[in-house]
Amino acid sequence: MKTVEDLTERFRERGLRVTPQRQAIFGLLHADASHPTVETLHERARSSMPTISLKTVYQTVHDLEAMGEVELIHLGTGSVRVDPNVEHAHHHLICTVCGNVRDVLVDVRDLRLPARDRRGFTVADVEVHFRGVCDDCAARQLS
Amino acid sequence: MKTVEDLTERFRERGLRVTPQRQAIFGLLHADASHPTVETLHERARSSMPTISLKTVYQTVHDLEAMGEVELIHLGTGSVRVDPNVEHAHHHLICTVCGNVRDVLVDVRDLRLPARDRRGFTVADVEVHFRGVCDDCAARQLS
DNA sequence: TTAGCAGACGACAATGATTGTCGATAAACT
DNA sequence: AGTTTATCGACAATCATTGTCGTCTGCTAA
Repeated sequence: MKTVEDLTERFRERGLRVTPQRQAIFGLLHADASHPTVETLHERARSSMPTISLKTVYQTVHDLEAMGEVELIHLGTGSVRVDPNVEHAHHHLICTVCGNVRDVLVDVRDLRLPARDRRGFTVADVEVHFRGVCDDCAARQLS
Repeated sequence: MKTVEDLTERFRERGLRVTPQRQAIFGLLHADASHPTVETLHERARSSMPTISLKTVYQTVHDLEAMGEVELIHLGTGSVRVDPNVEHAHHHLICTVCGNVRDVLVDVRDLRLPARDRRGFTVADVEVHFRGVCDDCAARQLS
């Protein structure tokens, strides 16, 4: 993910205003590998900026998505997660218990649909979800 | 998907009651390849049974899932979809415009995570989503 | 066949995630 | 510094889904 300064620049180019709220969110996302939910981002932002509203976080995250600076991913964990890693193609490993997400590197070049399966469709993207249980949750489930 | 009779049998075995509502849902799901949402199932069920409630459809669908007779899939289209095809391993091709879903056959045997990526995790399942636009939506978007 | 009960039914309200509205505010340009 | 106009945050609304609860009914045992 780009730095706070780069994103500030890109927002200005687009005619979007740069506010302390937005810069706080830029900072939180920079080099974050935790795939936070919007709610989680909001909580983190509030520790340094207690009045920031959830709406503002949603809005900024959607602006970032429109600019291609983050991806919003639906992993079946209830809420959308923000993935700041758009520079490197990757896929996801999801804990079906706690919802935590890890980036994984998988080569999907061999993963193409036979012609009969893609007839009538223009395929744009392939997304691979590995599902399982993380060790923490596995340990917790024994008790 | 099993027949209405088979599912009736399996529900009884489990100590679950078989009601006309449930049998109507069994019938709708049998050999359905449309991956309906729960809402859509409810609408279809109402044409033959006008008083059936949405809650009942949700409940029956969850019971079927618990028995492994259907899969509830989250494809980022807003609501859960019911997939009655659990007999044959398959993956999904999703239209990002209208949300329609098609089953596709892809061999994912080669798709394994390197040890470093699955450390600390017990991987149970792999799910592949192909995303694109169906011809109908592509034509509609030109207008 | 009937009685009794666990479980299902449907109406309604509640939840959680997300988005719309809108007056006040403040960033950016002049 | 003033003007413009997008953003902020409070609040209400929406959508998908689930909880509550009183009533009803399939199922089983007598």
